[in-house]
This record gives sequence, structure tokens and C-alpha cells, in this order.
Amino acid sequence: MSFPEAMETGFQVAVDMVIFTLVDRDLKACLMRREHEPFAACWSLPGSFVRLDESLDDAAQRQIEETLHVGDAYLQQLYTFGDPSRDPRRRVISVTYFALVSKDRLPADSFADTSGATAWHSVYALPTLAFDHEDILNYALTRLRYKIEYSAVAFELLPDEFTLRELQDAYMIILNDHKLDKANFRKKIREANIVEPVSRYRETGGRPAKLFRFRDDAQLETKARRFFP
Amino acid sequence: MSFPEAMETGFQVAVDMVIFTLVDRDLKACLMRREHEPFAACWSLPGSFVRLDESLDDAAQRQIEETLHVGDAYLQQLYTFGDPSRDPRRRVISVTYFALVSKDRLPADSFADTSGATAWHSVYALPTLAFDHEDILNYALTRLRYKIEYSAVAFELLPDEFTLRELQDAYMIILNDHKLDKANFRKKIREANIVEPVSRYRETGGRPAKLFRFRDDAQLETKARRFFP
DNA sequence: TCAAAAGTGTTCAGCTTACACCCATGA
DNA sequence: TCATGGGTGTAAGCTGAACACTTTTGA
Repeated sequence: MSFPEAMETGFQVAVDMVIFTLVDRDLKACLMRREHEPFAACWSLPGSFVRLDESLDDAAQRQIEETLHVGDAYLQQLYTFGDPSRDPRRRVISVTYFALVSKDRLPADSFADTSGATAWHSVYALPTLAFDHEDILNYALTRLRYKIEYSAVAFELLPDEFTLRELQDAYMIILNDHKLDKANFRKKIREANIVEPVSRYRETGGRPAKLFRFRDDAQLETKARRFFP
Repeated sequence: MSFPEAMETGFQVAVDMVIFTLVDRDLKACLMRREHEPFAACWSLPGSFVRLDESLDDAAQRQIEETLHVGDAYLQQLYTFGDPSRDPRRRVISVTYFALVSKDRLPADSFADTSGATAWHSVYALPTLAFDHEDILNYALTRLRYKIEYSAVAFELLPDEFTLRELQDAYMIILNDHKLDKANFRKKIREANIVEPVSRYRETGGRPAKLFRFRDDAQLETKARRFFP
């Protein structure tokens, strides 16, 4: 990463990405191993400086493409971290995003290679992270959990066709709550009118499971419901 | 506002503030009249460039003090706007906040003076705003409405002691929904355990109203309740 | 004694929760 | 025919919406 010397005295603006995927019945985030000081050999979030002629969203999208070779990922801006001491070298304003990428959009070798510069880590067993990246990741996880409560973004983490069991598993893994009732979950999904059946089935250990896909015209966000007061 | 010439080629980082108050049974935002081009004579949000050694929150707090002479206001960061063309002169990254200020913390002349550089405008009758400030203000209003649904921030807009009617009015004005049922509202407030009575009453047209204050130890945010699914 | 505003209790519909049960498939 | 996982119906209990009612003050 390079930038003109003249800018070293001003602000650097970066995007830092918390990229989630669901794989092996686990919620994982993409991390990169740092080569240089500070925090050399530590893990950190993928990030990049924003170019002067580039929007923040474009910078975030570009960072995902460079890291994972995935285009058009689901993105949401989270929060901007700008403490003067968060980077010991210079003043960096970090605009953070979370991204959701389904595992079948990722290259097949994406999960095999644990020795390389990038690797997927379970959010339930994170290594020590550089800078304030642990705060950022935990914040992203909180926001993701809130978001799936009132919107249907979970499908961004699933393949195009999925069973209702797989959808329920996605919710349980993300929320770290494995006590959802199957019957009630299905009833809500049916009433929300967000999925439609396809005429295929998935082989399982027992009775084959009907496959569904998300409806193009689905209402993806519920209106906030008042509960305080 | 001045900044070193050397920085003109890099990023400017600004905080833009949407400052709300409740007055005259109306929700109002603080706006400033611009003196110079672009958008000369237009209204805009109070904002200021962040200093190199200052955190974003500090810059936001400082901006409120400079504009309204109010310290320690309730602040929340909202979103960061960074489109390359949002300011025609140079690249400005704007970190936006909303702030809530009770009217009794404001100087008495704050509402009289409508000819000056700053003035309070009803969010239900806004003038044309400079830059993308209309987007920012509408976004802040949406976020405020969401927030009072799951937290008790409304008290930041009320005096220290208030009647339950005043609290209910605050909700109705902010939500622009004047159909809240009195009995049900009071029941929820009682059960939420966030206010305690003081031994004084407010004179009204009829029976005097008991005054309450917010409990120091109140649980100000409810946990998200799952509804999708 | 009447108007105005504070303050409370009760009912009913609808939703959530818990749980029991049936179905389709492969071994 | 049994194990496995898919798929559904229903009763109990709780929550929220609607509304009627009582209380306390000043004029």
C-alpha cells in the first residue's frame, strides 16, 4: 500500500472489512496475517486505504474482490473508528463494513489453505487481533445478530437453494442459540412469505428435504415493532 | 475554518451534527445559515473539520459546545458519508452524529433569534438544505425513531423531572404518531422500571400531575426481541 | 357542579411457546 | 421394521389494543 508523501501529515481514510461466511456449521470471519510492524505476525481484518476518487462503498467492494475474488457481495457500513491513537504511526480513520458471502461463491481452496496470508477463523475461537480489530469484529457480530432479527439477510450466507433446516441452522449458528423450535420457526418463515419451493429435494439421512429459494420480490425488512414502551 | 495548504490534496474529515430538541410540542433540529458558496444562504447542518489530534466523538462534542454552548450532550454516531462528489470543492469524509439536548439546557434566547446564523427548524417543515444534508437529517430522524423503540433515550430530550403525559407526548411527537393509548403507555413504563416518582406535582389545567425522574440504575436498552423469524 | 386532565382496571383477540405427533426414505 | 430426519397441528399462556371508568383539581 503506498500513498503520496505529502499526505502523511493529514488523515488516512481506510475501510476495514468484517467478512462473514457460514461453513462447517460455524460462522467464520476472514482474517489476514500481518507481515510488518506494528503487530507483525498478528491477525487483522482485511482493509485498504480509500482512493481519493472512490466512494467508501466502492472501496469496500474492491477490498473484497482483491481478498476473495468475489464481486457484488452484500455489504453494510457499520461504524467509523477514529481514535487518534488507534494506529501508532499516523492518523487513520477507519470506516468499517460487514460483508456476507455464501461459501459456494468462494474459491474451493479458500478453506484448505491455513498457512497463507488469509484464513477463515471461527468467530467463537478468535486469535489475538491487531489494532482495535477485536472491537470492530465484535461490533460487527453484534450488528449482524441484530440485523437477522428484523431482516432476511441470512440468505446471503446460504446457497441459492436451501432446506428449511439449513436456514434454521444458519440462524442458530449466527445467534449462538441452538434452542429454536422447528415447528415455530417454519411457521414464521411461511407467514413471512420470503421463500418459495423449488421442485427439487436434498438427500439427507432420512426423508428428503424440500429445497427452497428466496423470493425475488420478498419484503426483506420488517418494520420496527414498538416494545419500549 | 482553516487547514494547512498541504492537506488540500488529501482527505478532509468532518463531523456533521443533527442536533434535536423538543420544544413547543415539536421536534426541531438545529441548522445554520451558510454565508459562502457553494450553497450560500442555504441552511446546513452544524459541522466542523476534525483536528488531527482529536477523536471523532470529541470533535462532535466540541461542535455542540461551539454552536449551542452545551457540554456533555447525548451523542450517537450514525453513518459516514463519503461520496467523492458530495462537496464540489474537495474530498470530504463526513462522519455524522445525532445529538439530543433538552430545551432547558439551552440558552433562553436560543429560540427567539430566527435572524441569526443558527436557528431551530421543525423536522416536519424543513427548508432546502446544502450538500447531502437533507439525506443526513432524514437518516438521523429514522435512526432516532428506531432508537426510542428499544431504548429509553427519550429522557435526554426532557427536563430532569417530567410527568408521564410529557413523556408520552415526547414519544408521540418523535414518532409522529398521536394515537398512543394512555393506559397502555403507562403500564409499559411502570413495568420497564425506568422512572421513579418524586414528591412533587406539576400544575395543569385539571388534576395535578405527579412528577417523575429517570432512575440512575435504569436498564436503558431492551434486548432485541426476535421477530424475523 | 362542571370541565379538564390525571390516573387505573378489565376484557378480548392474536401471537408465542411448548410439545406431541405423523411422514418419507434408506438400511 | 427400525432409525433418521422432514414436516405439521394444537392447546395453554402471555401480550398488546381498546375502552370504560374513577380521581383530583380549579373555576
